[in-house]
Amino acid sequence: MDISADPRSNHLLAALPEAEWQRWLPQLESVEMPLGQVLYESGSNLKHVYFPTTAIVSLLYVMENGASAEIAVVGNEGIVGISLFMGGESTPSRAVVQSAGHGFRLKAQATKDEFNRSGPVMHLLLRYTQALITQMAQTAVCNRHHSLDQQLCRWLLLSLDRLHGSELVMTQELIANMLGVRREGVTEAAHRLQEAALIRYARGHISVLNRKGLETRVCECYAVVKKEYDRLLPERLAT
Amino acid sequence: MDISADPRSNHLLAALPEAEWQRWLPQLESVEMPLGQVLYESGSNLKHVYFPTTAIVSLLYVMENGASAEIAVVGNEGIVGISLFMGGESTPSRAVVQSAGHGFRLKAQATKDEFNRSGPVMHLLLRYTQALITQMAQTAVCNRHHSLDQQLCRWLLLSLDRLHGSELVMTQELIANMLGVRREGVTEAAHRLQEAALIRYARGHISVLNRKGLETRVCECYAVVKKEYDRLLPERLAT
DNA sequence: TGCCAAGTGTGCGCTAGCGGACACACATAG
DNA sequence: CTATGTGTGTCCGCTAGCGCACACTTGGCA
Repeated sequence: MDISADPRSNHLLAALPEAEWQRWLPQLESVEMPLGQVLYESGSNLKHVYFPTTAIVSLLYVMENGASAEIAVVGNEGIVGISLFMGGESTPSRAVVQSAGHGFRLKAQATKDEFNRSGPVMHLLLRYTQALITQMAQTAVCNRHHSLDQQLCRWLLLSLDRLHGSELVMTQELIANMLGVRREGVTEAAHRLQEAALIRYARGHISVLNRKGLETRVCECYAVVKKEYDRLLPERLAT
Repeated sequence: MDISADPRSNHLLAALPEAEWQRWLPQLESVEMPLGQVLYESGSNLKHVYFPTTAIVSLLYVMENGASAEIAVVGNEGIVGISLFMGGESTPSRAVVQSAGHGFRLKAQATKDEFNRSGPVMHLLLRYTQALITQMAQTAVCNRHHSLDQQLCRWLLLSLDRLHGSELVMTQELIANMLGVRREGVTEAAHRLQEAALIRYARGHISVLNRKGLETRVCECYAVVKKEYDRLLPERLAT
């Protein structure tokens, strides 16, 4: 089976107990998620939550002057639209598909109903939310203290973890938008990584050649986040 | 009554429905919160959650090399220790009293029990958590894009909102730790604010003379966060 | 086949903030 | 009323990243 077409490629859906899974399956709507698609806008009320399988979604804040910064990234390990069940219905940030792929979505009301059963679904979603919080916090720290090179490594590794394979379809311009830096800065940083034979890139395609190498260059932020995701969302969830 | 000794000086406690309030009151333990006190460490399991009344608490991440950065700040509008009810029991960050004062605390198990009743308490805490998430996200954005001057204004305003009066007991050294910048940088920025007659400071005391002035200098981040807190946690909560 | 546009490379001056060093100033304890 | 330490002011050179300008490359389309 094509992994993108299997809802259980998403770790949260995969972690559902059998009863919940049976209830959800007919309500899950399969969706294509093309590059650049906006899942929700700043301040808009959410109509669905999304469970990516092969797609990757960026949560980013766009400033008044148009500059932007990524706050967190969500892939097959998570869910897009936590504000629905947290109670706010909207957030000041925007969710954009950063890497095209596939996913599933669930209607807003259904999501809230399921959450409000206060069972394993709720606890699963809250644990995921805490992991997401850690990612946001660490993004703040990283933005403060680490070099563009290190941040690029972090970003590549975060993407890699959410991807099948080692090829990213991603221009330097887009990466710059995510990181909230200049395109030229990304060009230079990427050049350095290529010289070190850690990656190879060409016109919107980045191949990671040496993942270990990236891991030696990245700042501690990546490991902190990764460890917290593993701790909060182990592969075999005691559901 | 001294506001610091009234649990209902904390907005979350004040928003509790009567039944919950009656149940909680005997369990709330009044605590002094001296400057620098560590409420919880990175990775440690929480024993209590804290509801500040006059104290202000910083959530900050301390890096391997000792440098630090504030992730969010919690005062009488909130609660310290959300990871308890989110399910993780701990976080990679540390909670430190940034401004001495008073507060109340509740035992870990009691907190979880109350949360798991899945009633108004749960929804209140989740809404607060979403507001906190917004603050973290905006901290990340601000760290990326805004000048030290603007960040100092934001920090002063955030503190002011959680304080009674316009006098902060706070050295520039401490502010630098929170913002994750050099002490000298804070000195210079503070100097500029003083020259503009917005603040006056002397040996660990900062008086805000012109709040409006700060608001004109601050970046948009402050308003975004403030607006989201007001939206998610209105004074009169429909509990 | 030639052209265009998207993607990348490079250079240049500029600024904010860093890191370190040190001088001063005031508050409190002795 | 002096000594000490904590808090603040200032100067230095240095670097990362910005903003801008523009050239080059390559894939896809006419």
